[in-house]
Amino acid sequence: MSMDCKFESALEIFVGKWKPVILFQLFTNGTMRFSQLQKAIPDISKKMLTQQLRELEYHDIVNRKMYLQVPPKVEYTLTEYANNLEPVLNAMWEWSETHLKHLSELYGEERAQGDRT
Amino acid sequence: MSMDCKFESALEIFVGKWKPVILFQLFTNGTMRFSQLQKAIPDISKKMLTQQLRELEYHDIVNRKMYLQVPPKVEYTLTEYANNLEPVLNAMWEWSETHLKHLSELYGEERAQGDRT
DNA sequence: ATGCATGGTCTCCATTAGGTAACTATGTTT
DNA sequence: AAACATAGTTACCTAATGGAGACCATGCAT
Repeated sequence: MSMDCKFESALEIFVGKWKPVILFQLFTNGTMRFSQLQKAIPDISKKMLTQQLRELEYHDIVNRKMYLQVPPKVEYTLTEYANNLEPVLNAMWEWSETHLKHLSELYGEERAQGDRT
Repeated sequence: MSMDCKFESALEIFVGKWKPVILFQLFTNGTMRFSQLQKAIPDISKKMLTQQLRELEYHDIVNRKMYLQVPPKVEYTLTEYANNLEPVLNAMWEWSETHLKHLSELYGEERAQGDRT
């Protein structure tokens, strides 16, 4: 196993199209229900959300708490181990801010403002 | 464009299977030739390496310098703009160290030592 | 009786990712 | 004359990703 491979396999756990976004939501909002995550991340499908959450759960990044009631209620929280990811998520967030600024410098302010948050 | 979408599209630029590994190499070694990158990342195919480098170049993360000689010589360097990614790469690296420790705690030392670097 | 709400699962399908191997150019070495 | 070296490109094929939409359970409100 090369150094790169170690690096790579450690990254596998949270990189990908959706995992950083899900983690960012949980870091920001704390405990969230499935439907809250869906609303917060409108473009993700149920299937993907479930799948990504299961993988994060498997890797001890998120915690799943089911309440036995009808209609069902499930809450997701970050585990203690997930705290190790905070610096990465923060750095990613900073990067995305910087990058957006970079883009608006390149393509002009009006366009950047046109993209509402 | 939602906040998540901004975040996501900023991430696009450097997440993926290979980009963090390539960037890590360039941060560590400075200027590298194509063949050096290939040797440093043995599992990547020429096609992928070329493709990822082109994308990074397109996004102003790496710089490509061709020397007109035979056999050809091409050098890749990080751009100034790429410095903004350093904190992310560092945080990722820290995370991967932490994660490896986590794994060896879970599965025992002898196994972790068996995986040579 | 009907419909709604939640947190899913399942199947089908299209797109994308990514690997292999052959091919290119051409000056230098054997 | 043939082979080597570098930095690719191209065609082809398979595997993985990921979206849409139907379906499920069931207690409560209408």
